[in-house]
Amino acid sequence: MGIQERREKQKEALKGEILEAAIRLFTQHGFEATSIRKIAAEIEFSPTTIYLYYKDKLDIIYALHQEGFRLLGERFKTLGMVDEPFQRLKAMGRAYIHFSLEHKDFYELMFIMKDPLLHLKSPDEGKPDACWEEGERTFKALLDTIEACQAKGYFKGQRLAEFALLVWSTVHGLCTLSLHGHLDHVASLHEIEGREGAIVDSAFEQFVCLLDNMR
Amino acid sequence: MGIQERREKQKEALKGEILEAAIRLFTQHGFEATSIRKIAAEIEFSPTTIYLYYKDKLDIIYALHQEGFRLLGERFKTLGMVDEPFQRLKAMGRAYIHFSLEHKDFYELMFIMKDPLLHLKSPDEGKPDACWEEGERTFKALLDTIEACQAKGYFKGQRLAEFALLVWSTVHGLCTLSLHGHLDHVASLHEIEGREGAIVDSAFEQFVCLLDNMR
DNA sequence: TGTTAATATTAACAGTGTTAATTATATTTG
DNA sequence: CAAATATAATTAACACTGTTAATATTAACA
Repeated sequence: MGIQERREKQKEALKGEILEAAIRLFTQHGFEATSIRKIAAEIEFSPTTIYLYYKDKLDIIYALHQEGFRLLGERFKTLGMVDEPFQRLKAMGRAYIHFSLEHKDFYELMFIMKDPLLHLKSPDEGKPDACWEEGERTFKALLDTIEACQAKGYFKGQRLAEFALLVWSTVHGLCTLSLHGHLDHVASLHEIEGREGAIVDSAFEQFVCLLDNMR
Repeated sequence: MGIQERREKQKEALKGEILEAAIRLFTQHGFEATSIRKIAAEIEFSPTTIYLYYKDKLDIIYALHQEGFRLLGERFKTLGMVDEPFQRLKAMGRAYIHFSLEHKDFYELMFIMKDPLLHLKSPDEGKPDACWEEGERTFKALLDTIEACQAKGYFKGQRLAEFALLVWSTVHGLCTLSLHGHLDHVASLHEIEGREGAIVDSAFEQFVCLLDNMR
């Protein structure tokens, strides 16, 4: 059945092309520009053709969502090099923040919009876990690092998972407030020095100092 | 010119009715249900009539935004009663979190969506501050409380405004992660006890302990 | 009462996601 | 090779969205 194999490959190839076009539109012109019709125009196909390869728009959004986690994963991979756990934790935070600033739209899609998560609920209500792997892996890395920090005397007495959530919340909160301009706005009204967009960095450094004192 | 006065009152009255209808749709059926056409149907007017009272949809969204801050403001007013600053800070955090859980859609509109902030940029590029009053007042309350805490020996050595941003970031991060189901999801995978939706509370309490140790 | 100004409406445009019916293109079979 | 059959892609349409221009209705003023 070599011929069916080829057809399946072609099918997958076009599915890939659709996703690439979607990524292109998304990264270059943002979420709004990434409509089914525009994706179709990008690959010079009819809009309805998309539906032969993706169930609906949520399906595409979720694919973009995964691409975003792939990008973030790339950044986190190199952090394995940092041996000292607290140094690694700091590096993770900085990597996370810089990712949010350099890939605003992806960050929005991955951690702010609720659309992609709706996709996780719909396919099989019973198992909404399987798809969220990438995010889970990232959080696992955070957990492990914090646990290693605790082994070195940091954050003593803190319940691991909840503390990790707390750290994530803080950094995520900084990112979202920064992305939506709240940070710069508040900073401009309360004598906080530093160039535009630098507040998130200095606030993070203050957070690091705070953590550093928890020994 | 008593007649013009009456007409202006009528005009304002209808503008109010439109907003009330919008709030009704928004609180009962969420953001998606709050379309210009549905608002118009709600007050039994033509869709285009809306445009005689609100410039565009952003204008309405921003009005909802303000209503949200009015609701939050109500909750915060009672907190003035709490004299001890650290107790007040805790109460503020809890009030903020519970607001986010009880008025999910409003919270989304006020602190997550970027649409309302786009409205602030458009009217007069030079002065994007004037409209953000409500949010500013709320943040001011946080600043004052933290300052009072510092006077009592808490958070020594922390730069006030940046530390306030950090606290806001953490609580805001908790709220958003909770609203979008991340918290419950992660909790279910990492042996965190407690009923659904309780994680945000216990994580906040852990945060409070953390702050309490900063004396 | 006729004129003018304010208000509301209809019709339309340019989009969006999505589905059903139809055409074109391959692949398999007689 | 030609006919029958899957597969793939398309056109047309539906039900929405925000928004604008032109038109009709209503109220105030001379």
